[in-house]
Amino acid sequence: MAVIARDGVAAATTRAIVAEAGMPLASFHYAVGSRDELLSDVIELVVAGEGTVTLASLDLDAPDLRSAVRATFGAYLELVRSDPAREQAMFELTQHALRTPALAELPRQQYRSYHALAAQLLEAGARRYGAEWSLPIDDLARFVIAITDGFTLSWLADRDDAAAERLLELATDAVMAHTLNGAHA
Amino acid sequence: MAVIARDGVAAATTRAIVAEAGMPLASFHYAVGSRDELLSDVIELVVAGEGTVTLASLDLDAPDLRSAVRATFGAYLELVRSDPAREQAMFELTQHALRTPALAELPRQQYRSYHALAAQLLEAGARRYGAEWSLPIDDLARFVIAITDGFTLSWLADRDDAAAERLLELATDAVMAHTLNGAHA
DNA sequence: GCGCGTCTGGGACAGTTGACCCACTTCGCC
DNA sequence: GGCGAAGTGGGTCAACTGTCCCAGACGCGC
Repeated sequence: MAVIARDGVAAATTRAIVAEAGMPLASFHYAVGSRDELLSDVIELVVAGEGTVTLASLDLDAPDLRSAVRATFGAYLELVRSDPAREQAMFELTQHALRTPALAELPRQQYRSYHALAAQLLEAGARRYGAEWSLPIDDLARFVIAITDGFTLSWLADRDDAAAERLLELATDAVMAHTLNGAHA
Repeated sequence: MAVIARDGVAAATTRAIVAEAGMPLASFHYAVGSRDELLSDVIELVVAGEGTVTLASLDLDAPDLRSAVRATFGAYLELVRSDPAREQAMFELTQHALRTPALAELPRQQYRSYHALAAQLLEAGARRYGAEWSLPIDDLARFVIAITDGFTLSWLADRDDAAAERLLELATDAVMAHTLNGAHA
């Protein structure tokens, strides 16, 4: 993952990987069957990791639901900003998997996992603030993930911090538009 | 572009490209200086093309602004669905450019172009239906592009048509939330 | 101390890649 | 008809890649 984040998936050759890990080249095929097999494992591992990191960012001490939503979006942007290469690597891994027949099933699972994570966050938020979502949680979760991917991509492309912050406000509003009877002062 | 869409950026070797074009390998370096130079040209060309295609999809015969917005989102999704490989190629090209120092400036221009295009569409829509956007057009344009990228990515990953359609409704609502005194029946 | 499974070191292999070269053909224009 | 630029063909080159191989070192349980 260190190699992929630093130099991209294309540069993650067997030699580059073992150099990073400080192990002999022979150990590579001793440990894993092939390069594709390793990439597959990396995706699985890294998707799972993404989940725990983002879950931990849920701020249930915020004064209201809107602040909590906004803070969670903000935490994610901060994550991207603090390690852009890593986030770009995630996109690259997804694209690579889509292109590789043996890995073609992984992106589906990856996004299922993302959507489940978003749904979990939304539910926890609603429960904490006594609010309710006015549409199926899965639809709203997909919306959240789409927006998150979207602002990540645009920030990666132009690194416009101020625009990204304004975008986060819009995203928060868009999500909050689907609350019922919430205590969202 | 044909090669990139079919097999990905990584497979777009000089030999694959000349084979697709039916020209001798020597012609490659005769026509362009290097592979990176060609990729740079491809990105520029393709970004410009994206613009004209999407502009043409603007439906000003819709009964109201909401329908027009919805139809434009729908047309884009249809574009993605009709040629997923092409759209994936766009993402791959962006990622590749971000990784290649010589091309690092391109994604910024690419997204500037996208944002300008969205702003143009939004303005045309508002003018046509006598509505007004309640926030800076550039912010809303960035929001539109982010959502567009987002639903494209999620559809590419899981190919869930029904979920994508529902997502489009949410996206449309989110945009329409920022209209003033519009004739949006 | 011995044996054996675990891991390492160095090397090798065939295949692919971007780039380059140079003699040759083709073709429009004078 | 001939001339010069534009383009072609075939070949070569060094670099790099994934994968495999095998002799040996290491360490741990008996």
